Amino acid sequence: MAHRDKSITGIYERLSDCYGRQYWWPLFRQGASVYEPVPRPLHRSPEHQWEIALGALLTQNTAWANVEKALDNLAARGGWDPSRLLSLGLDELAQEIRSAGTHHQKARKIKAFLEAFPEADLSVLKDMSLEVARQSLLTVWGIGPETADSILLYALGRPVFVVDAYTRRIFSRLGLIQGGTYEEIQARFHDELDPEPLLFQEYHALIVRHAKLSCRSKARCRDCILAEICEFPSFNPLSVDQDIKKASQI
DNA sequence: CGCCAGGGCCTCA
DNA sequence: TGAGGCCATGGC
Repeated sequence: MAHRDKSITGIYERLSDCYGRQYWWPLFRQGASVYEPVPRPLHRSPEHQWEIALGALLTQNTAWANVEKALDNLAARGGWDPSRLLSLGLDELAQEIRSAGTHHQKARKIKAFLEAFPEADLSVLKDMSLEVARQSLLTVWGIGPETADSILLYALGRPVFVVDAYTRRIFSRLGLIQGGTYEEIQARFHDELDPEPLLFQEYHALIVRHAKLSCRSKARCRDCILAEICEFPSFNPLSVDQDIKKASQI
């Protein structure tokens, strides 16, 4: 009966039961992202914190595979130590992360981050309230709500729910939201879930997983594990999915 | 080919 | 304060 529970908690349980643990945030090791519980405690080392923040900036509106290429290229050229990246010119840095897309902007964002947090040291945020820490991140050029929350949740283990385009797509198709600002949607999750960082981390990762597998831009409703509670588009498990419907219109 | 990808900034009503 | 344009590479 859990798979018919159309609540935020019920949907988490369904996703979690079907997909299992996701082990986010992926760390980049030896040319590949690692989705395994390598020492991956809630409290990350400063190096991991920086890697997560860097990844969060690079992955803005970008497929993770392209971020991997950028990280791989950085690694091949001497790594992504804050000191090295700061020593590069803006255009030089942009070229090294070119494969991540919007690379001139992202180079500027990386520099802005390192100027706001010298040595990528985020420990100054540790003693701040969640709201104040979030605000100080949002002050930095290039850090918006999702990037700020990703850093807070995955690098610092703070209980903030990350809302991304996938969250909007999945939950609007389910019929649980319709529009709304970032903070409004986030509040829905904060209201219903216990503020557990590991829960928030897994939930967001599961949303990304589900959006990539089934709830794509062109929805693949055939094998969707949320089909029985979804309203997209007037969906029921026996109806054809979007691809077939489109093909039969010709 | 066109669309899309783990957004955010800037501009203009 | 909200919608729309812009950034831009790489995979499908």
